[in-house]
Parts: sequence; C-alpha cells; structure tokens
Amino acid sequence: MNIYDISKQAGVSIATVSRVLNGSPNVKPSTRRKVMEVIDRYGYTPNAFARGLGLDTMNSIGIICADSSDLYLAKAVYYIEGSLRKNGYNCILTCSGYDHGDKEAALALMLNQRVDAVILVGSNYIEADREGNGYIMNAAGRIPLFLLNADMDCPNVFCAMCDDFKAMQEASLALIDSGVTDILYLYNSHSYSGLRKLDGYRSACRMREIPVADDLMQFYDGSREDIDGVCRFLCGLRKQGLVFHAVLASEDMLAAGAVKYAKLNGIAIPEELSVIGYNNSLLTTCSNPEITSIDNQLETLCYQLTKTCIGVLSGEKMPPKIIYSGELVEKETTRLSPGPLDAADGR
Amino acid sequence: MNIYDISKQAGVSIATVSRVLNGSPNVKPSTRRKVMEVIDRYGYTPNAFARGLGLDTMNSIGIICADSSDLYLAKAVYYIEGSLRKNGYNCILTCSGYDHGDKEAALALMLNQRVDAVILVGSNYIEADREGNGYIMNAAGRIPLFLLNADMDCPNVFCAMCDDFKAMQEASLALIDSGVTDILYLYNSHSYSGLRKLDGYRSACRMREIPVADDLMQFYDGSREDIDGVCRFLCGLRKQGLVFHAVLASEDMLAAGAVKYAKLNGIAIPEELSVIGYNNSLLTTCSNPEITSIDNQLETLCYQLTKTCIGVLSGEKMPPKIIYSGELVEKETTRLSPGPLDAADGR
DNA sequence: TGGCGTTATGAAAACGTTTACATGATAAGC
DNA sequence: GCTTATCATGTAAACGTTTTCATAACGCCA
Repeated sequence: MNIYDISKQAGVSIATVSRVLNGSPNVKPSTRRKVMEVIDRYGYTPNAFARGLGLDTMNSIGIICADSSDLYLAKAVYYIEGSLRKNGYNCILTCSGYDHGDKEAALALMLNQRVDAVILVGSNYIEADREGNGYIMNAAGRIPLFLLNADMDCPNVFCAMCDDFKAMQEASLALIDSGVTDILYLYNSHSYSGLRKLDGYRSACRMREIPVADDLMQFYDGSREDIDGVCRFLCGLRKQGLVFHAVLASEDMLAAGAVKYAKLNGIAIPEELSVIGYNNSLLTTCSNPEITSIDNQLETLCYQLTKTCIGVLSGEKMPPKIIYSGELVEKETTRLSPGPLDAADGR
Repeated sequence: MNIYDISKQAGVSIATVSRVLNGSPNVKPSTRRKVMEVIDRYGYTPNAFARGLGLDTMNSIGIICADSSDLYLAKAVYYIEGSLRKNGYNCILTCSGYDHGDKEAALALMLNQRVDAVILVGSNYIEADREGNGYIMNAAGRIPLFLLNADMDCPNVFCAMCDDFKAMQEASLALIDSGVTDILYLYNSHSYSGLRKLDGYRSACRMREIPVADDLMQFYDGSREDIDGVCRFLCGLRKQGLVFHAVLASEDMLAAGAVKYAKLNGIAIPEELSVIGYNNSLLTTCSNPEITSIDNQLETLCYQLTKTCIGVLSGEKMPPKIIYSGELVEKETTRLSPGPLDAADGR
C-alpha cells in the first residue's frame, strides 16, 4: 500500500492524498473525507523513509547517555524521552560510556542516522571542549546540541544545568556551621558538574577559613553499583588514620557507602558522622538512616532542555543557557541548625 | 554531497560508488582505492533515509519500555541497547507506561517508524493476549516481537524469561523450611511475571500444606519510588491486626519498604521478621540490613533475547522461548538453613 | 586469433514521499 | 457576461540511495 494505491482508490492525485495526510488547508472538505475514508479502510500509513527523504527529517532526536542503567541518568533519559515524544519526536538512544572517544563515535552514529538534534546526558567532559575540537565542535553547526548539566559557550550548543557549585557550597556551609570542620569530600567523576561541585566545597572551606586539605578530597574510582566498595574504601581511609566527621558526596551512591561504613564501624549518624549525598535519589530513602541530599531538580532541567530543543528546531530563538538552583533536603544523616538554607546563607 | 558528486569526482558511476560503500567484492582494487580516497577527502556518508527507502530498513529496533526510570527496567534497556548497537542496530526508545492502550499506541508509533523489530520490556500483560487480539496479535506477522520476562505462544513472538514461578516457589519453601509459616506476599504488578511469582508462592504454601490466606497476599498500589509509602502500607496492615513473620516481595523496592517498616516498629530482622526481595538490585545492598533477594539473571536474559532478535532478523531459525532459573542470594534479612537452594529442593 | 567464462562497470528503474508550478474550477466585482 | 482573485487539483521533478540487467573488459585456452 502506497500513496499511489490510495490516490487511485480515492480517484484523486497523489498530491491531494499527500495534502490530506499533511493537513493542508487547501483541500475541499468533501475530497478530504473521500480520501480519509480510503486511508482508514486500508489502514494506510505513509512510508517514513520516503517521507524522511523528501523532508530531510524523520523527527528523531538522538540521546547520548553515558550510562542509562545509572539511577540518575536513567531518570533523565526517561523525562527527556517523554517530553520529546509528547511533542512528536522520537528518540534514538545510545549509551556511550564515560569515555570521550566512545562519545564521539556515538555522535557520529547519530549524525549518520540524520537526527535533528542530539541531547547529551551525563558526563560532559570539559577538557575536550576547551581544546576547541572536541565532539562539541565537530557537531556544532550541523545540528544543535543540548547538554544536560554542563556549561558551554559554543554556537548552536544549549545547556540546562543546576548550579552545582552553589548547591555544594551551601551544603558545605551548612555542615560547617553545624559544627563540623573536617569534612571528607568524596567524588567519583571528573565531569563538568563533578568539578563544579568540588569547587563549591573548596569555596565554602575558604569562606569559613578552613584549610582545604588534599586528603579530605578523595576520588573513588570503583563501580557506580558497588556501595560495598565505597564502604571498604572509607574503611581503608580510616585505617590510614584519616579523621573526618562528615562525608559530603558528589552522588547518593557514595553517601550510601558512607552510611554503611558508619554502621560497620559503630559510628553514630549523625552524632559522630554527618552524611550528605547528591541527587536526592531513591537511594536516600532506601538507606537507613535516610540520607540528607541535594535535589538538583532533574525533572525541571530535563523539561527545560527539551523545551529549548523543540524551540530551536522550530526556528525560535532560545536562551543558550538555563540555570536552576539545587535544594538541600535534610533527612536523617545530618543535624543542620537552624534550617539548612538559612544557615548556608551566610555568604 | 551525494553519491553523484562522489562518482563524478572519482570518475566512475554511482553504481560503483554504491558497491564500494557496501563492500561488494566485484570492484577492482584500484577502483576501490580511487573511490575511497574521494569519499575520505569529502568525509562523505550516505544518506540514511535514501538508504532506508531503497533497502526498506534503517537497521533500527524499537524498545518499548514501561518505565525506563525504574531501576530494573533501566538496566534491561541498557543491556539490550548495548548488545544491539554492537551488532549494528540502533534503538528507538519509547516509554509507554504500564497502561495497555498506551503500549498499543507506542507499538503503532514503532511500526510507523519502520523498525525491524520491537522489544518489549516490562509489564507484558497476559490478559490482552489471551483474547487473541491484543497488541501482540496486531504486530505479529509484520515484524517480529521480542518479550522480556513474558511467556507467549504466538508465531513471530519470541521470549526470554526467568522462571519466576520456580524462583519464588524456592524462596517460599526456603522461608517455610526455616520455620516461618505466616509469610506476607507483597506485590505491585499484575504483569505476566508478577502473576507467575504469586503462583510460585501459592504453590509452595500448598506443598507444605500451609493455608493460602487472602489477607497474606497484599497488592501495593503506590508509586514504585515511594519506599516510605510501602512502609506506611505495612504499618496499616499491622494496625489492622495482621500477623506475619516474613515479607516476600515481588520487587526489591517493596522489600526495602518492609525493612523500613521493621525499623520503625522496632522489629528485629531477621529474628522477628524475614525479608526477601526480587531482582537483587542496588537497593538490596543500599538497604540496612542488606536484603536477601532473587537474582533473575537480567543481563543473561537481555543478551539472549537480543541474540535471538539478531538471529531472527538475519533469517536464522531461533528458539521461540528461552528460560533461565533465578537464584536466591542470601544476605542479611533472612536466616535460611542450611543452604537456601538445598532447603528449597524438597519439591 | 577466436571463442568463452569471469570480472568490472554503467545505465536506468525502483523505492514512496513532498512540493513547485501549472492549470482548471469557482466565486466575486463590475 | 467578462475579468480577476482565490481555491482546488494535477503533473512532474526532486530527494539519494540500491539493484537488475546489459555490456565492456579481461584472461584463458585451444
């Protein structure tokens, strides 16, 4: 069944059928009815490839996700896909891993697939971009690029991000102002947002005139699934004599490891150890005690990013950068007084 | 840049360029080199839409996932996407939700996109299929369908599944044989595998001649993210006077709720309450105590399902049904003696 | 050197749409 | 009733591949 068959059955030309299919106003109502009736009878749907060839688009958008099995990134993909689908786009998903070269390969694949745009989710390394010829530059100009949780000044690149710097700064200040000065900052990514978070922590220390000790900023190199690995990692630090009364983690999963570490070593939370995570994911309520965490408004960010994407694709002028604030959600692993945000407001 | 431009530059016909692009053996090596040189110089890649039109495929496969933000389903999507990509396919992802009608709509979208196959992940209701005209029937015959964790006898439909019945039966037997007889079965899905799990539990009760009480099979209707909601739900049951010394959950998230419930009510785990989850996800190690759970070999299932898919698409004859066994992984929320699987082997 | 099988190449049709342009029909204004 | 603007429809080209079929080139053997 193709458009010729339909046109023959309806006694019109293929142009008219095409006009009916595409909702052109210049079709006589009676003709439209006649054509629609034939279309419905045969359950005809136009061939998407031919359509793509004619229009040079299949209304598809590529999502390059570092790791869609990650709790946080999976949520991002979910929100983005849903939002795009509601607007008539379909999503081609590819998981690139965290490696830069693999990301470039994924992007090349997307371009070959002739997607209208690409949305990058997770781990947008800035090192590559500062060189000026990373994957961002390769793609810019051909199709627009949309980055979640990254900040980049590049034509045809749009970003939606949480102000991770400020969020982490506020969390750090809240911790310090609750009386803890030896905070272990634990992180597991050198991504753009990962580095911004670290900067936030350092900035808070400087603001309160606390020395920023190197051994209190620890990089965890293990799997994102291995909470026990984090626990062991912390036990190792303790054995080496490192003293800390708070763990500030760049991800909830690290914070969950800290909670297990405390349990294993008989350390009372929050009396002897405060723990703050990041993302405010399911892990924070699963953990016992529940983990204080920073909510970075993922859903809103995703929504705004896709809204920007859709706007750009329909020719509107859109802001290249959208920034939201994170929110510290206190649960059971901290005792921040009097209110977390009020206390952090000393800056 | 199109194939004509390349052919002109290389001084050959477009047919030859096409042959070079598609690795046809009937091309003189010197000609091949000449053409490749031009292709590389201009960085030419063939237009995927035109290719799709000619070949009637763009090598893409649809993934319909009920909810890709769900920890378990996200993992499935991740494994499937990775495996398909390695084999030259790209994935169009759509999240359908758990509603049957929305699933049909998603399937229609996929067919319009002319995917080569569709893989369904999560919540494949059997009610619709038994009628004989559910979404399975609509699609069968046009393109092959692949179901994760479902069992369906339908031409052109292929399944990979864990024997949830046996896994849950064994877990139940292990619990009973460890001395618990009042097991609360907690579930949150009427999906195919959900019902099979329930059957497994009931079967175990009958095997050990324990009455299968209706109020010990509780359906939790809340959000899959709301662990606290599960906790409240259980508190409600307790208030109503329901007595149980074990919670057997159809998902880890429900088990995590049970652990919180125990903590809230000062119930010792596993002494006064045993808890078993399902999926052996990150939640089981995040929870405190860690949750005994059934591992249903998701990665293997996904791998086998995509292998079947690729085989079918390349014309091979593949088995319509692949079944694996689950494995009970004991952690801290149970004390099953002597070994979980040995004890369960009484059947 | 002629005949023949094999290999390499080209011409042209096919895939199924959209759309610019042309044209026929209809209505409005005088 | 004639001109003119508007609306409805049709014709044909364009999109960029793949592939069938025909043919030209080549090597081999007698």
